[in-house]
Amino acid sequence: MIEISIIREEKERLIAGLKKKNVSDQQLASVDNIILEDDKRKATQTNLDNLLFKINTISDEIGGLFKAGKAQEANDLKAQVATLKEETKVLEQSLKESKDLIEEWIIQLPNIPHHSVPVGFKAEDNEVFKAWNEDMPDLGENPLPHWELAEKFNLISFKDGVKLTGAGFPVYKGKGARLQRALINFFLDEATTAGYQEIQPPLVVNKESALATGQLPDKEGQMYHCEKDDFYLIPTAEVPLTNLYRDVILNKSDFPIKLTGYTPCFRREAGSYGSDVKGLNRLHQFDKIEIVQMQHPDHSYDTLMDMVTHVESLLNKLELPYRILRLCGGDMSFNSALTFDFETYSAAQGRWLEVSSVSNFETFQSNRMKLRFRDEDGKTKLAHTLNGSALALARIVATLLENHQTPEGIKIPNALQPYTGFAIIN
RNA sequence: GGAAGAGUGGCAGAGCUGGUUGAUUGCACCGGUCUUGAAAACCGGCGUACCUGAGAGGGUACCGGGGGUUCGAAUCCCUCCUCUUCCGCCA
Repeated sequence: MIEISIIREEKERLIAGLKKKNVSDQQLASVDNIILEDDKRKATQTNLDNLLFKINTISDEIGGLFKAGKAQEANDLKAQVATLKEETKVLEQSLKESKDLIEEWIIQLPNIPHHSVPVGFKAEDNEVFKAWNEDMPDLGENPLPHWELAEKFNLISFKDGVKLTGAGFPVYKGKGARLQRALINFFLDEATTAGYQEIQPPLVVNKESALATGQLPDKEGQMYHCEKDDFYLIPTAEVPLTNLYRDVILNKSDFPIKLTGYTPCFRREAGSYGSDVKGLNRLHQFDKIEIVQMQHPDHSYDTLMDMVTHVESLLNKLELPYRILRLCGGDMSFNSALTFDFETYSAAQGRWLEVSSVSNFETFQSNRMKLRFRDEDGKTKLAHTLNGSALALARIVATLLENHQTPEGIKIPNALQPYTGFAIIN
C-alpha cells in the first residue's frame, strides 16, 4: 500500500510511476480524490478532537461538582454534554467514511516502479538484464521433455497425483523424491551460508497476514481458503516470513534481517491452461525455498543485487543455462518496485521457464504491515522489504532433468551429488 | 471439546469498591554530575498513531481485539482471540 505522504507530497512521481504500470485513467483520477478526501479527513479529525476536548473538560468539572455536593449544577452540565455527544457521533461517522474511502482507493494502487524499470506492457517488453552467452548443453537429436524423462525413470507420477487429489499435484517417487529432498537441503544450506536464518513457518495463515503482504485483496481467488477457520494456504513462504515482522519497530542496527524458509506453496492457478500447465510447468502445489530481507531504505537496492547474485550462484552450481530479466512496468507484480526474473532454458520445450523472481517492495508491504525502524533522529520510519525465490523446485527439477539428460541417463551436477547420494539417474 | 483463572508500556509488576492515571514502582535503555577511566550513587529523560502549530507547544485516541453502560472506564457489562491450570481426546 502506497504511503499517503507520497501521494500528497510526490504526486508527479506517483502519476508517472502509475502510468508505467499501465493503470487505468480512472485509477489515475483517484489520486486527486484521495488527496481531497484526506483533506476532509484531517478537517473532521480536528473538529472531532476539539469536541472531545470540550467533553473531557466538562466531565472533569462534573466530577468536581459532585464532590462539592453541587448536584444541580452537575446535572446542567450533563445535559450540555449530551448535545455535544450527538455531534461527535456525526463526526465519527464522517471520519470513518473518509478513512474507508481513502483505504479503498489507495489499496488499489500498485507500487511505484523504480526509475530503472523499462516501459512496457507485456513479457516481450522485459529487458534482458543478463543473457546466456555460453553454449547450450548438447542434448543430441531429440531431447525428451521432462515429463517423459520423469516417466521413463519413474521419478514422478502425474497420474497418481490426479488419483489422490487432482491435476497439478504430482507424486514424486524414488530418486525423484530424493532429488527433491536434495535440492531443498542444498538451497537451504546455501542460504544459511549466505547469512539467512532458517525458519519453519506455518503453512496456513490468517487474513491479517495475507493482507499485510498484499496477497489480499489482490489475489483472493489464487489462494486456497479454509472457510471454517478463515485461513489461507500460503502461496509462498514470503507471506509467513515477512509477516514475522508485522507491527515491529526495529533498531537501525538490526538491519539487515535475513530469513530463509522452505515451504510447499499452494496456488489455485485459476485460468491457466494448455502447454502452460504441462508437466511441472505450473502446479497447484510445489516446493520453494524463499529468501526474505528487511533493510534500511538507503541500502535496499544493494541488497536486491546481493539477492540476485545469490540466486545466480545457485543456478551456476546446478549448471543450468539461465538468463535474468528486468521486468517492465506492465509485467511486474502489483507490489513490486523492481523485479528481476530468472529463467532457465527448457531445451525440449524450446522455452524459458521462470524459476525465480527477486523483488524490492520498498515500503509497499511495510506500510500495511507497520514494519518500522527508529532512525537517528528518533523518529520511526518504514523499512524496506525484499524477497526472492532461491529457488522454486518444480521448474528447477524440470530443467535439471532436461538439460542434464545424456544417452547414459540424467547426470546430477557435482554440487548436488553430496545431497542426492547418486551421480546419475538411469 | 468442557470447566476455572488471566491478558496493563522493552521486561517485571501495581491499579481493577469508575473521576487531575498514559497509567505507582523496579529493571533495562539514553543524557548529565561525580571519577584518571569504569562501577556505584545521585539528577533528568524514556510508548505508538493521528490532528494542530513556523517552532516551542497544544489536543485526541490507545491498558489483548471489537462493541456497550456512564457526564466520565484500564477499572462495570457483552462478545471474540490468546495464554495458564484441571478434565476429555490424541500424532
